[in-house]
Order: sequence, then C-alpha cells, then structure tokens
Amino acid sequence: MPHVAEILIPLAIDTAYSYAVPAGLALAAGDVVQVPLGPRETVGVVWGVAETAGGSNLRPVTGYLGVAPLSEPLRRLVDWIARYTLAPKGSALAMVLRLPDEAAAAEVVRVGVRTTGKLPARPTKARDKVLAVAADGEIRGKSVLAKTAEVSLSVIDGLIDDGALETVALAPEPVALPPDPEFPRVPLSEAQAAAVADLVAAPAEAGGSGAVLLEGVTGSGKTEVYFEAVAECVRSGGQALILMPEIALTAQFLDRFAQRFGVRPAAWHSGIGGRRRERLRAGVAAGEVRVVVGARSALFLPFRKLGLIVVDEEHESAYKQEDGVHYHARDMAVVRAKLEGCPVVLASATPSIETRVNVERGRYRRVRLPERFGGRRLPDIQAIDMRLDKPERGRFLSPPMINAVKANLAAGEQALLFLNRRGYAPLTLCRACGHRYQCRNCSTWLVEHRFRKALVCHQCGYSERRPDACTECGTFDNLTPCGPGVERIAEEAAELFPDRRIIVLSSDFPGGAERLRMELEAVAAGECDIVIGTQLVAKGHNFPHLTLVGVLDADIGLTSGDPRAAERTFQLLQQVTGRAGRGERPGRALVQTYQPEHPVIAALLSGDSERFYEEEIAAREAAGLPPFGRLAALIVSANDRAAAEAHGQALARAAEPPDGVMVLGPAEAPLALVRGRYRFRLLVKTERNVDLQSYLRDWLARGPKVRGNVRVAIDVDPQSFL
DNA sequence: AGCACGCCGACT
DNA sequence: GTCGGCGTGCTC
Repeated sequence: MPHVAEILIPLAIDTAYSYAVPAGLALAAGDVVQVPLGPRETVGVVWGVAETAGGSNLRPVTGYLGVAPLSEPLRRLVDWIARYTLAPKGSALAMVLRLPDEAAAAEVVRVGVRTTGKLPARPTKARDKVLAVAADGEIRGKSVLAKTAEVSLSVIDGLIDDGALETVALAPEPVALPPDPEFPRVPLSEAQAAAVADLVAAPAEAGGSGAVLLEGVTGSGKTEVYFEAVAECVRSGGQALILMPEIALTAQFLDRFAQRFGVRPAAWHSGIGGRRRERLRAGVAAGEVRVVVGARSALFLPFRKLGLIVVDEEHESAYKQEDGVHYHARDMAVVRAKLEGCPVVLASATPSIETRVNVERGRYRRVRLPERFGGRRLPDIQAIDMRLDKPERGRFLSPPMINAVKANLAAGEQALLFLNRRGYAPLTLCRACGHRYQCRNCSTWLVEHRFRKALVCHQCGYSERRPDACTECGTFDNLTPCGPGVERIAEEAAELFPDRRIIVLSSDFPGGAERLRMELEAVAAGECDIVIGTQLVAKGHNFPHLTLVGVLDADIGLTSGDPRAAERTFQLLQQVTGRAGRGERPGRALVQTYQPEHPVIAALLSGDSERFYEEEIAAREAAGLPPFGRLAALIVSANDRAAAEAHGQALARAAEPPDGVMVLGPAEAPLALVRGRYRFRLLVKTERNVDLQSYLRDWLARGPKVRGNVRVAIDVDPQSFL
C-alpha cells in the first residue's frame, strides 16, 4: 500500500505539503527529507505519514537526509509557536532547522604532524628544537608544535618536505568537553544550600508548569544555585540548557561555569557560525553535549533528552524576538519545558512583573535568596536631591557626587558613573533663532555625537553632519547642546580628574562589539579608574574592583508613556547600583534625582524590592494595565494610511476591542518596519487571555477587504499558554 | 526562500 | 515602442 507523507517545508508556508513516499523508503514523523518544490529541491520535515489507497499523482520524496530526526516535543513546539504567534508553520520550523549550509558542514580535515624517525638532511637549530618537542611521537597540530618549539610555521613545513615529519589526519576536536557535576567547588552558603534543595526537590508542583522563579539580589549567588540544578540534571543523564541575553554571554560567565564543572560549556550565540555551529547542533542532537549556554535561538536546538532549562536574567527584553516570527524566548522556554516534561528555572534579581504575577497566581513556584553571598552587605544606597545639591551651571555632577568619586579614587578603587544616554547631548538648539534639531523621519530630537561630529536620531538611525552654522538662520557658532549624554559627562570628569583613566562605554562604542567586549574585560580587570556608561554596564559583566556607583539621572525614563516605564527603571537602577561592591569591599551607590519621593526611587533607596513589586502590581491593577487585561494594537500600513485607519476602526468594533489602537501610515511607520515587505502589520500587545487566532479572524471579518497579504506580528507577554 | 508574472515609469 | 523596477502570489 503506497504511503503519503505530509512534509513541512521551512519557508513561509503555513501548511504541510503532501508527497508520495517511494516504495522501500520507510518514513516516520520527524525525519528530515529532500523534496521537490517548484523547480528546485528543498529540505523538509515529515510531519505525518498515512497509507493511501488511490494511485497518487503526487510528486515523490526524493531523498532521505541522514540528519537526526526532529523529536516529537520539538515538532509540537513548532506547531505551538506557529499557532501562538500567528506565523506560518514553515517559518517556525525554519528556526529549528537553520539548514546546515553545505560548505560549512563539509568537514575540514584538521591535520597534525608527528615524527617519522628520519632525520632531516640538513639539521639546524630551529629544526632541532622542533624535533626535541616532537620526539615523544605525539601527534600535534602544526601551529601548536611551532608554538611549543618557539619556531615559525615554515620550519615545520621544511621538516615535512624533508620527510622528518609526516602529516596525519586529526580527529575533529570535541565540540564540548563533558562537564563534571562532582568537580570540587566552593561550598555553598546556608541560604544557597536551602535554595538548591528547594529548587531540585519538587520540580513540577506549581500549576503544572514546572516553572520556578529563582529570585535573589545581585551577588546573592543565584548562578551557583542554578548550577546545582544543572549538576543534578547532568547526574541523572539529562541535558541542560542555560539561556541568557546575548550581551550577558561573556567569557566571564563561561569561566564561572568552568570553575564549577571543570570545563567551559558549549556556547551558542548568533556569532557562532559554519562548521562549529553544525557540529554543536549534531552533538546536541546526539545527546553528547550535556550543557549548552546560549542566547535565545539556542531554545530551538534539537536536544535529545532535555532535562532542565534555565532562563537567566528572565526580565531582559532581549528575549523578545522582534522580527520574522515574534516570540518571547522566556515564555517559549516555559512552553518547551512543558512539552519536554522538564523543569524550567527563571532567574533574576529583578523579575518582570508578569513573572511575579504568575508566582502570585500560583502558576510558577518561587525560590528566594534573600541575602548576599558570604555575608557581604548590599550596597548602601543614598539619594542626592538635585533640588538642594545643584551642580555648577552647565555641569551635571553634583558636589556630593564629585566628593564621593574623589574619596573613592583616593582609596584606589574604581567608580562607575551611570547615565542612560548615549552621545554628547540629547538636544541641540540654535541660540539665535531657537531652532531645535529634529529627525526628518521621526519626531525625536537629534542627539549630538561630538566624537563623530554628527547629529544622530536614536530612533531610526538617521544621521547628519553637525553643522557649523544654524541651518535655519545661518548664524555661526551659536548651536547649544542641551542636557547631558555620556560623552559630555566624560568631558566633565576629565576636567575634574585630569590624571585618571576614564572610559566611556555605550553600545555605539567605536570599533564595534568585539572591541567593546575587550574593553569590558579590561575594566573588569581594573584597568580603569572611572567608567562612564549607559545601560550596557548594568548587564552581564561584573566589575570586581568597583565600589562606587553614581547614578546621574535616576528620573530618566520615569516620565515616558511606556506602561513598563516604572518597571524598567526600577530594574535598571537596581541592577546598576547592585554592581557596587561585589569584590572584597562593601559598595556604595549615590543616586542623583529630582524626585526622591517617587515610588520607584523610594523603593530603590529603601532596598526593599518586595515593596516595589507590591506597589507596582497594585497600581497596574487599579489602572487596568498589564498584566491585568490590557490589550493594545498597533497597525502599520506601508502604503495606505486611509485603509489603516479603517482597520483601526474595525478593531475597535471587535468582539474584544483593544484598550488602545495606534495607526501609523507610511510617513510615520518606523523605518525598521517599513523595510519589511507587507501592506499591513498588526502588532498586538496583550496580556489578556484571548485566542489570538479567532481575534484576528474577527478583526479581518469586520474591516474593509484586505488586498494582498497581511503580515501580522504579535508581541505578547502571555498569560494564556499554560 | 526563490521564481514568474504583471503592472508602471524612463530610456537606448 | 521595450527594459526593468518591485509588489504579489505560488510552490504538494
């Protein structure tokens, strides 16, 4: 009886296509095959197989790829994500498949060399050194041998030509060494040990989700605690996945892992390419790689026996995938864990509100680490009331702040000045005519970047040369920078502390991400006195020499219209002040603010994060904001403002109208959105329990007829997936 | 994702 | 007149 296979193809196609299974080929769901699609051959995955009576006129499956088949939980994850995010199933599959590109997968044979016993015809000093090292008969890589013998590669090549050395194919180096859960380690504190017991004991008792929030202040040793859960998972034969925001995936973290497990873990991030990527995938699929540390895309690796997922820095917005298939990796991790039947640990010093709410509603369990590790004290946080302690005119550091930095430097310790504003000045105006420099695409002010001599829009990336004369009235030398950015603070600090090493760290660091990474390492090593940085210094890296953190404007962000403004500000300030005093010395944080009595600032100063969460959740509940039922929609039309408006009105008539609809026509559509190819884009932000499929159907039914294809993107912080 | 088809503006 | 830009639809 002939078989028909339903094959899902990793393209923007929502349904599986039917293909005839050639006689003699036994296919099962999950198998990776090759199928004809139009004029070409493509990879696809068997989503189902059925027997059929009728002689089929279907095109046949043309090949079976010897790749590890996709496990059932992984296939269900693809289905789930596609349905949930309203993305075509094929697009969801593409995230899992990330096709092995042929060139990259082709095994480049590494060659090593060893002695043949023959002596070189013409011995030299350099050659003797090489032969002395190689005398043991071991096989070594060419460059390794050259380095140990302290000669150049050409000496090795000469010896090969001479026949004194021969080349041998080398077994590929292992992708990852096995972590050792019993590796000797620093003993845990009492609080940590208790947390570990709590964490590993009852994995899946709350709400059936098996999700646990591991909450503890910066420096409380969360990492060590979840490492024990990882160790337990490895001991019992499972694989563990540690997800982190890309920026936190540092050498520092990998070393910490190595201190606990004896080896560095396999790391997976966007930068890992080609052969390594494929070998790592294969190792994960074979179950050989036991622990993966990775950025959000690691969530789609084909684990053979997933036993634990950890989502570190659970509150980070970097877990949101904002293009292609929209998803939140933290939430998808919870889903995958559920499908795989394994526990998931969400770790954070400053959890997101929705996770805290999930705890309160009994969906997630919570394990707390109330104190800092090793009896170390939390940094002492004090406010500087800017209404009383004013900086000099045109300056931004208040006298108490300057004194604190001075004292700190005198003690030979590092200080961090934190200001979440890139560039030199956030606004430039002409003193003659009052003209303010604005972006021509967006409605935002252009930020002066003095170093680059440019005015830059931080919204869309538009940039122009900083003019010498006002473009409006033509007056020379009369443009005034208003307000501070990190560059301007650096200027001020350089005048105050001329003989100190000062560095500015922000995401637009000249020289790119790699240079930035190196600078961060250097700062961590103490090769700098004053660090001036944006939010990037609050994340990932630990600075063991840092004992003073000065927050220069705690009020930034509190007034923005963003419903998460309070939450974000609290998290950021809590994280950055927590950076102080992680080493031997106690830390201190000074916070410049104009509103010390603001709930967010007051909670920060009191050191009582519990208070912040309670107040914020209550405030949102009162205002009907998320996660208690807000649903907002943003419609973007790339080409037709009027039609977009009509759709906005249709949405307002939907069975469950959103609390807010924002319609953007072609002019206002952010550049990043316009670059996508679509007519309409609907972004739904919801924490309401709605079935988005039927929601969308409802919307489309009520609106004007949509010509062409509608791309729908959903950005959800869901409550509905459990 | 590719590739074909078709509709509009601007050229040898 | 056609060349070619891109917007649109289709692939079992």
